[in-house]
Amino acid sequence: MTKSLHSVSYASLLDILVAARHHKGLTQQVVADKLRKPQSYVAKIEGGERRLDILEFVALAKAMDIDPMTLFADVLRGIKKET
Amino acid sequence: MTKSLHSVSYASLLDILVAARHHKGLTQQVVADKLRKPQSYVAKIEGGERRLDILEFVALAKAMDIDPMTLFADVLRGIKKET
DNA sequence: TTCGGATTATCCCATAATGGGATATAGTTG
DNA sequence: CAACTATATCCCATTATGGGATAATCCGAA
Repeated sequence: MTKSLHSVSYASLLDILVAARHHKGLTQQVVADKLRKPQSYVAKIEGGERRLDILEFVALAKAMDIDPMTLFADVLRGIKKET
Repeated sequence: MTKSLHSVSYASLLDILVAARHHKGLTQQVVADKLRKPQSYVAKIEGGERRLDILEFVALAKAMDIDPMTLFADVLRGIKKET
């Protein structure tokens, strides 16, 4: 684990993303396929190895069959709790 | 204008960010100051020269005194219209 | 129109982030 | 342990970013 997150909030964001995927019972591979990206793409995002921009966030939510707005709300709640 | 946007949706996102700032009557410098970043940081974001991750998006919204959720909703509407 | 200040866009380029196939690890199940 | 399945890492050529300096635009006043 050589990787360090950008911030506490960022860690919270990642936790939420992973939890959401697990909640849906999806694997990184399945999500990656929907996004037409390699599994390492999802792994890196969830591991804080790669950042997500807004549109990618929306795409990721959709790939997980989650409403972007709902996921964003979760993220906001998460980062408020931390920090 | 050597720069090309990543996608149509991205252009829409940028339009929304700029419009929001103008609506609030703020300059890039003022927003940048609140974020403790140079003016070029904001200029690059708005020019599609630099991408915004989720947390930066939230920070930017707050710097413009806009509710992140509201701004995100605007973005979602914007990218649906396009594409 | 022209001038000058305010605002925004570009330059430069060393440094850091990313893409993605291959491979190593960790986790599960029998 | 064996055999899978799922996730994390490697590697490293490409591409993106940081930010001070400077150029280019905008815009209202005279």
